[in-house]
Formats: sequence, structure tokens, C-alpha cells
Amino acid sequence: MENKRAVIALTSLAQESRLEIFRLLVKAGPKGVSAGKISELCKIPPSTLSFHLKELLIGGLVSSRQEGRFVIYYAQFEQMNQLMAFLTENCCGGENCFQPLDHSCEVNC
Amino acid sequence: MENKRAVIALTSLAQESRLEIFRLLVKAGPKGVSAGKISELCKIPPSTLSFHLKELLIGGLVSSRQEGRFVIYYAQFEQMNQLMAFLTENCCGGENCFQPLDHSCEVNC
DNA sequence: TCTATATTTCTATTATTATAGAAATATGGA
DNA sequence: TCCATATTTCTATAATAATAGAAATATAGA
Repeated sequence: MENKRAVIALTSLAQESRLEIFRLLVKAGPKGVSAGKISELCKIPPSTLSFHLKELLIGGLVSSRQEGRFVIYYAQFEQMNQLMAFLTENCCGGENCFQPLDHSCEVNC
Repeated sequence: MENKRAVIALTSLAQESRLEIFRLLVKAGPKGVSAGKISELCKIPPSTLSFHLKELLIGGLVSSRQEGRFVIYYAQFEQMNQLMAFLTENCCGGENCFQPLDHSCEVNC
């Protein structure tokens, strides 16, 4: 991951509604949550939500799939792992002092 | 950590210059880097840099200390750990699937 | 105290992002 | 095909963030 990509990912999380949505999707896991359900749970009007969901997609930490009339959004755990690794890269100039585990949620759950 | 605090921390990283500065400080470790050195390395004019350093302080992922005429900035690894834990909290609704190690850089280096 | 250096604050300007109503589009079932 | 529901796009407006020059402030040493 390079700097610009990481900034776009971080920007996608750096907003109250979007962070709330992201954390909801993290909790939900690979099965994800529909746009309508997110709107209801987070109390965000559809057009505003759609704007934020698009930002999250651009950030790369969230993806979507169509399921009938619903659009299901879900967290991209592998991308999240990569972002966290990038943020702690070369900690203290040498071996990383901390590092997120390599395995994404889809692998472990 | 609660949502608003995490947004402020993420906002502090969600900008190209600031992310570059933060990663520089992560590499530098506890010894930190002076404002002047950061300005030189990142090629950012002093007043702009000062604005960004303040944002990083507000974000809580960076702290500063006075050393003679210099102000030394350094990464707050423990805060960074907390932020990452917050972002992956309750992954998939149960046990966390991934989690940053608990130990901050200051402990391990 | 005076001076040079380091850093921050003030300020105005520019650029970017968030909000939500209304309209448009997509999907599956009657 | 027609309808109800789900979601997105369009649009205007409001709010927030970034930039950097000039001036102010802080510190250590002569």
C-alpha cells in the first residue's frame, strides 16, 4: 500500500457516520448488511447514506454485492489488515514492534 | 475509545502530509523528530507544518516535548494500538478475528 | 541584554466534504 | 406490463479543512 491509497482508506473512516457504518459491518462479518438496514440502524437518510457508502467503497475497506433487490455491504478485512500493517511499518526503524495478524476475518471465521 | 475520539484520531491521519509525518515518527520511535527536521524531510513550510502537527496532537497519536530550542514530536504507540483495537472490535460478532498486539512500541523496543 | 534560530499564531484565501430533498433508476413479484 | 420497494444520482447549500506569507513568540548562547 502506498501513502495516497492509505489516505483514501483513512478518509473513508474519518467521519462519524462512516466509522459507525464500518464498525457495524465489522461486527456483521462476511454476510454483510443491506443499505436499507444500515439506514435504519444508523438513522441516516438514504441519499446521505448512499454518499457515505460510496466513500467507503472508494476507500476499499468495504465492498458490496447485489442480492435480489438489496445491495449488501460488507467489510474488506484483508484491506483493513493491509492498512494497519502500513501504519505500523518499520516501527522504531527496524523490526515491527506490533503488527496486526496476517489472517483476514474471512479466513478465520 | 469511543466513536468521536476515533474519528478525530483517524482525521489526523487522513491527509497526505500528516500520514507521511506520522509514518516518519513511527520509524523514528520514542526518540522522535524535531519540527525543523520534519519540515526539511517532508518539504513542508513551517506554518503549514505547524498546522498539521497541531492536528496530529489533537488526534492523540502524536505527542511533543521541548528539548532546548527544539520541539520533538513522537508517535504515541499505545494510542495507535487502541485505535486499531477499536476498528476491529467484535469482528464477525464474536471473538476478534484479528487484533493488534497489546504491547506498545515503547515496551518492546 | 542582544541576537540568531526554532516554532507557532494570525490571517485571508482556496479547496474539499457533508447534508438531504427531489427525481431517477433498478429489481422482483403480481 | 405494472407496481411497490430499494437504492442511487442530481442538485444546491452549508460546513469544514488546507495553504502559506507575515508577524509574533520562545529559547539558548554570546
